[in-house]
Amino acid sequence: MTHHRLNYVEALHAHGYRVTPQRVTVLDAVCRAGGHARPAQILALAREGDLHIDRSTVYRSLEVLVKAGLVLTAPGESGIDTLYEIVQETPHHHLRCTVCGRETELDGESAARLFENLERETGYRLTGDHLMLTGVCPECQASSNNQVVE
Amino acid sequence: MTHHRLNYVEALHAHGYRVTPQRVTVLDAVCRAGGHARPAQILALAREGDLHIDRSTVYRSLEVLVKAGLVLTAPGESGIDTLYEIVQETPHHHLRCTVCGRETELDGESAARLFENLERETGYRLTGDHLMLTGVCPECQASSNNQVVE
DNA sequence: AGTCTACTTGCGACAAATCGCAGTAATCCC
DNA sequence: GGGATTACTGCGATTTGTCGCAAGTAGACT
Ligand SMILES: [Mn+2]
Ligand SMILES: [Mn+2]
Ligand SMILES: [Zn+2]
Ligand SMILES: [Zn+2]
Repeated sequence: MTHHRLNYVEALHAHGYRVTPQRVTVLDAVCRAGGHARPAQILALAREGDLHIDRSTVYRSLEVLVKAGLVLTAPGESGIDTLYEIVQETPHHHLRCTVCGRETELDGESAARLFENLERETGYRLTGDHLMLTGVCPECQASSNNQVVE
Repeated sequence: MTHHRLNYVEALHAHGYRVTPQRVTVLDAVCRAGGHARPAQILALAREGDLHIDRSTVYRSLEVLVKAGLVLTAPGESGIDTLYEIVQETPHHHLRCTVCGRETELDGESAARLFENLERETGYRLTGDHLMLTGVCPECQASSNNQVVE
């Protein structure tokens, strides 16, 4: 999905933010980055569109775009860096295998049931719809069974 | 739980890491920090124990301690900073209210049941046991119902 | 179109985090 | 205990991220 398909003008205004060329540039950069992208990559892509955009502007734009619900964040592999991603048409989550690093997408539908139960138990209305779950994928489970005797 | 109750020597060795005074100092700092702590706080606490410990050593130690399973990470409120926490006796998760900022703990036991479905569906064995879920707490839902007509 | 106002940008300075490397020390094996 | 091996630390240099402020401009109103 490109950002042309989402009404970013409305989204920004709805949150009291102004629509500036820089913010559009950054939104475009996040789009073009494809999946989960690091700030460095976004900065580089943003400068393809605007040669002189400042680094602090990129960071501040990301913050605004996240608050406006146009961009999602996810923790990187190390757990210490943040990845950015353009919001999808439908919510999704991720499963990351801690052994091989492979990632699987999990559609919002199958997670929805999990959330319902959680909501019943806790009374919270859950809104965070971009989880990064970690575990061991089927393949890695199989290969570790061959090597490790438990 | 203090780190004295967890066998950090074994945990480090099991992962091929050496036990150094600096790592013990950092582990101790994470312990004494109590809940979720920022790197700056951990650095400060670490320097109470070791006046000359270097900043880079603290960061590298945290990385090692996380990999050894002795320390957990969680995304901070902004979604861009990382918080550290000593591993608990029993796994737990967090629910953060995006309105009032209040946080609730969710014990791992009740969450694990909910993950079972997901494990069945995906084949993954889910091991990541320190999620930060976001939503709106019951209190904030109630007060928003009084103010906003839907 | 022109004016006003508040939000936003770019800049410079600063702080936080990362990296390579040379010296140091934890572990292993005798 | 003593010596060899190799991971680890501290340091300096660099990169990445943050902040305050003056200049610029988006949006509102006329
Ligand atoms: Mn994603
Ligand atoms: Mn926690
Ligand atoms: Zn795997
Ligand atoms: Zn609340």
